[in-house]
Amino acid sequence: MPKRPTIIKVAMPVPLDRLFDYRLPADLPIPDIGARVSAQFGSRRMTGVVLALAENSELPASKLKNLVAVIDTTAVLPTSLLELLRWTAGYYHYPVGEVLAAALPATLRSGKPAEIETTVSWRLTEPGRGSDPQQLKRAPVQQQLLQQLQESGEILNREQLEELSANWRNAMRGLVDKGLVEELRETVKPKPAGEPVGGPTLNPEQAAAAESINAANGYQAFLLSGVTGSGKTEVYPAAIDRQLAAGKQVLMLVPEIGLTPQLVARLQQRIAQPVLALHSGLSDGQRHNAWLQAATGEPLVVLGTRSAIFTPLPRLGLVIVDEEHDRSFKQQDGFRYHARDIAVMRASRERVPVVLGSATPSLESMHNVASGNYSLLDLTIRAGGAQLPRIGLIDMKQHSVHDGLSPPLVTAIGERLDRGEQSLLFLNRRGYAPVIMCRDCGWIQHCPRCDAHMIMHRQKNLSRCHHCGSETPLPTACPGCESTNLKPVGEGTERVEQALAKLFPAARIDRIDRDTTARKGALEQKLKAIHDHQVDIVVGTQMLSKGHDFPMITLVGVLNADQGLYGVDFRGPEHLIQQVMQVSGRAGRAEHEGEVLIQTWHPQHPVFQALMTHDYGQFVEAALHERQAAGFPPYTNFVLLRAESTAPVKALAFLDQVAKIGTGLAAQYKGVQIFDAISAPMEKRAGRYRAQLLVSANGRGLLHQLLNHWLPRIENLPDARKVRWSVDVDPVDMY
DNA sequence: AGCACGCCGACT
DNA sequence: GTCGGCGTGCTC
Repeated sequence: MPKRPTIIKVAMPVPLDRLFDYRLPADLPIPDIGARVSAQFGSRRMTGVVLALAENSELPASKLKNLVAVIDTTAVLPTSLLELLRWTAGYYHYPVGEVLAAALPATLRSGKPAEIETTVSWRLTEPGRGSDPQQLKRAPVQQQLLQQLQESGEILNREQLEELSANWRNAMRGLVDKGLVEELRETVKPKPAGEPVGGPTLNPEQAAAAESINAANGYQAFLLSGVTGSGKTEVYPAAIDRQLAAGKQVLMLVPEIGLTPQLVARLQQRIAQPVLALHSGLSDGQRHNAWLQAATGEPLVVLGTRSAIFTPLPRLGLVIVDEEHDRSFKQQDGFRYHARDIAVMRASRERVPVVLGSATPSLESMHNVASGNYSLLDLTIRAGGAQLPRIGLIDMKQHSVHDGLSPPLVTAIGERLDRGEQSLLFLNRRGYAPVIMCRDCGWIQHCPRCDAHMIMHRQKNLSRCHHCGSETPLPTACPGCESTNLKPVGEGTERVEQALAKLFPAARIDRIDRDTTARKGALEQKLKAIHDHQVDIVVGTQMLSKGHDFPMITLVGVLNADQGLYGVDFRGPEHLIQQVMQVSGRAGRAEHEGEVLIQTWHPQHPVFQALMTHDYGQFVEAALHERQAAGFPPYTNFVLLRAESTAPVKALAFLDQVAKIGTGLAAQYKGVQIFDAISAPMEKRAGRYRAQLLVSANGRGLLHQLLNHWLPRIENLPDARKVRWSVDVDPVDMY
């Protein structure tokens, strides 16, 4: 008989990339790998995850503590998921304990039992519905509860009752005994009632795409691409159904803003099994239950944003990442993982197909197609016979422009109004004006905490920094020369909205950006208004470009198309073309032909030439060539080391030391290049001075080996505790 | 990251 | 005389 393991190696939720040994006292059961344990860690008690069992420890017995408790009888993290998480921790060079903590719902992180919580609520019965509360005069609490139930839609849960009366429990029992109320116990999300609704019949292309996915045997990666309106999303239910019918589970990731209730409802309509939506709006309890329900292995779909990639799915059959080019799949702080990349790795490890969908795929994915790693499923037919919109460029050099609107664009909007059609204006800049300037001395209002201008918000009557959120009242006089001749320069959505109101006084104009949709449900409400043609002209930021179709919009105007084109980020052109194509896709579905007018100072730029001909492939080919020539991803692999400090130069000086150590090590790693540490493009942000150090490599293997030697040396630098620093593997932006 | 321990300034 | 500032060291 094997000896009872006495040492348990535990990953703790602390930023220390090692395991901690604990003794297993005789009165505790032997935990599974992947089970949670409770342990004293320093002066605190914490919940950790068991990663290994051993018979002895390297540490002297005096340092070992006993485990306090074994929380789970079986692993909360299935083996395959646990292994994926360990791989992820290694790949992103982030401490395992923190990676595991990030994967667990808050309830399990804090040590709650891994059991689905039944939520109890109370509902009126048929007699209860017709009963007159006055009959319960002698039991005032019962009377009150009955009345509340009748008024508030016949059903109340524990929290609602708690608010009504401290003494509701006894009274409720009374009502149940009288047969007026019944207790409901909801455990898991039930299968939807009613038969799933069939979608439109797939066209031959869509059917062939679904067939290819369904024919995959084991791991295979697909890039499902096709112009907006080609019905990419019709392919998913067909592939999902096949998996569910075989008793498998499906994981579908969507961008953060894309997870609207409508999307969930639409998918649920088509599918006979539960669709669990995982998004930031869930309560801890809802997340807890959904996570555990997925872990049971029953056939269902998990539909979620970035973090849903870590949902346990023991019977995973298919992974889908919709809008795979979207940058919200990359976490931008702390544990900087890329959910799309992990999705591909997860599918590969679990030997299931993965589908990446996008009308404007990332260059990384296009490169994977070219190199044979992904199979391309290309949809070329626009559903319903709709035409692609006409694209026109407006050369800003040829026109005098007022409030950001060129005469040809104004004319085009006027034509739409005359015909009773809608226009959409895309401007990726909130507020009234991005600059507030003194006309007499040239002073510009800067953010005190960032290297940035303050943005004028006229409606709220204040200036705001879009990088750190600091606010001041709108300046009335120049602090330098005391002139009151202050002028807003440039335009944001607010100014354009106002200018349109002047130009078209009779038009119904609405604005969609973070300022006008902060209230919960406001975005949905506005989108519905557009859909119902309550609005003639919409002005908005990129919020508009995601996932909503407006058949009555026949004109899309792109106002400041050049933004980011010649910027510091080498992905600028890629993001620009994706954004313009996505927003163009909103125009002219079905019977109405659409037109897109792009205002630019650089009409000859290849991005616009590709847009004119709807030739994304042409752009990709040219852009990939450029990336290759420049030694940029996807032909090389980037890691960005970042640092920030409250005092100027400290972060940069720290990264200089880091670079020195790295350069010494890198001699042994061929093809790894360490650049000089530089100040970040916007050095000061929210009061912190930031610097960065770029590392590029021809292969991942050597790069990770280097980091494995390098990072511990960085941690040991005395200054490592005086600055904030982090590692960003495969950074998506460089500032 | 927390949290404790530790050694120097303005207060009941 | 103490409360508390944040430097530095550790967590099985």
